[in-house]
Amino acid sequence: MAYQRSPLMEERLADNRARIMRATRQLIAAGGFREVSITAVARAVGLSTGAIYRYFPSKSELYVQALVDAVDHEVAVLREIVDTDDPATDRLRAAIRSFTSRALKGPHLAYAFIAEPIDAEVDAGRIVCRERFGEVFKDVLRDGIAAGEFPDQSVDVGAACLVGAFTEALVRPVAATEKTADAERLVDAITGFCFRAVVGRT
Amino acid sequence: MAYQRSPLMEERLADNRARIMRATRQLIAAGGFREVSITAVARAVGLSTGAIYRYFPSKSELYVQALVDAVDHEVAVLREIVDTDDPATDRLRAAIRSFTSRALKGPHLAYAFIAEPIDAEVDAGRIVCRERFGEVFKDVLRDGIAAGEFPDQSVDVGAACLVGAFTEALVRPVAATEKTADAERLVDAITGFCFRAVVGRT
DNA sequence: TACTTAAGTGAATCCGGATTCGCAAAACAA
DNA sequence: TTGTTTTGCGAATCCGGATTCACTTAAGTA
Repeated sequence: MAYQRSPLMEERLADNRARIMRATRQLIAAGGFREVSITAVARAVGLSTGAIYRYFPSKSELYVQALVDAVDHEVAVLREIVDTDDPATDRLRAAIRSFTSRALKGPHLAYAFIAEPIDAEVDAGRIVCRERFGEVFKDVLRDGIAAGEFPDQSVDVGAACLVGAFTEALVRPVAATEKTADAERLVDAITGFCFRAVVGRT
Repeated sequence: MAYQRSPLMEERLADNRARIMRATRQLIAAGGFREVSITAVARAVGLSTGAIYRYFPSKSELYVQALVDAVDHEVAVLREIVDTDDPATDRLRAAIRSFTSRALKGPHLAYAFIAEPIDAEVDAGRIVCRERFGEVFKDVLRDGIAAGEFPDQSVDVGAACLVGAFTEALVRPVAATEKTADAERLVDAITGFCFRAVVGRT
């Protein structure tokens, strides 16, 4: 009879896969895509380089997977905030705040996922992901404009500017030294900036 | 007697150097740092790969030089606008407008120079350059806050957000198809966004 | 237990592109 | 013109890291 994986084996494989993903994320967080060599991932997981290729066909694919996974999660978090009946103004503020403070906890990771260019394949995956973030903000913008809470403005450009402002302001301090105490203030400042930009008042 | 370059030779060398720089910029504009292989530069200039190394010790160095040169120029343009006695509000709007519309003419170039990460050496050079852009905007922000034209806000974060918003909003459309007609509208939208963010009103 | 298929290994291979280096040509000094 | 130094050449080399593959080990089947 044909070979068939036992549930136990099945589980072990799934576990390995998950561990590979986790290691990838951690390596990215430690120093961006540059740190993610298949060898490094393999070492971190305790497998051989060859084994990694049993789980992912290429490095790019592995990276895109990690990207999609992480973004899925982040978008879900944002959706939670955005898809309510509160005034758009409140939702916007909360969404910005959430996004920035979360990103600030893993700036390298955020940067790598949002901005760091690697190759065509990964870039393609990333464009999709960026747009998914953008969509969330676009929704709020549309609502706010429709409700007369925000001045009329380009929803597309607004969303892009928001994401851009986040990332730059978040990534920049990576180079400099920053203390945790400053983090809160940074989030405040970014939120303020973006809020004013959209709402047109303080 | 020791060898000494004739003025003619001197000129030819300087010219070669300049042409190498120009070719580098053009290649970056065509497709980012990825396009800049020493071989490609050499071919574009009509020299051999080896000859390039007579002018620049390494690829990174070449890139940093191109970066610094271009930024020098852009900062000068901005300074022209910013260092006047007009109200900060006007200067800010003009600076944003200038920056974005200029960048829009070479989005790949702008992106590569401002954001595309390559290696540690280049990154270091870029951080300096980003900050030089930031400084220009910080000056306006400070002036405006001091004059009571802008609400109180973090000058550092504001500058970072501005640059971030620019780049994201400018770079994003690179992927999509864009017509020249849209460019003007894009600049308007970005300017509006950033202006509201800083000034706190439409 | 004996056999078949999948999972895991890691050294060898491949690949793209930067960098080097021995040599040729051109520019300068005498 | 001869000797010296610099500039230019470009094939050969070097390098880092992805990918492969012949082989070993473990799991599943009968």
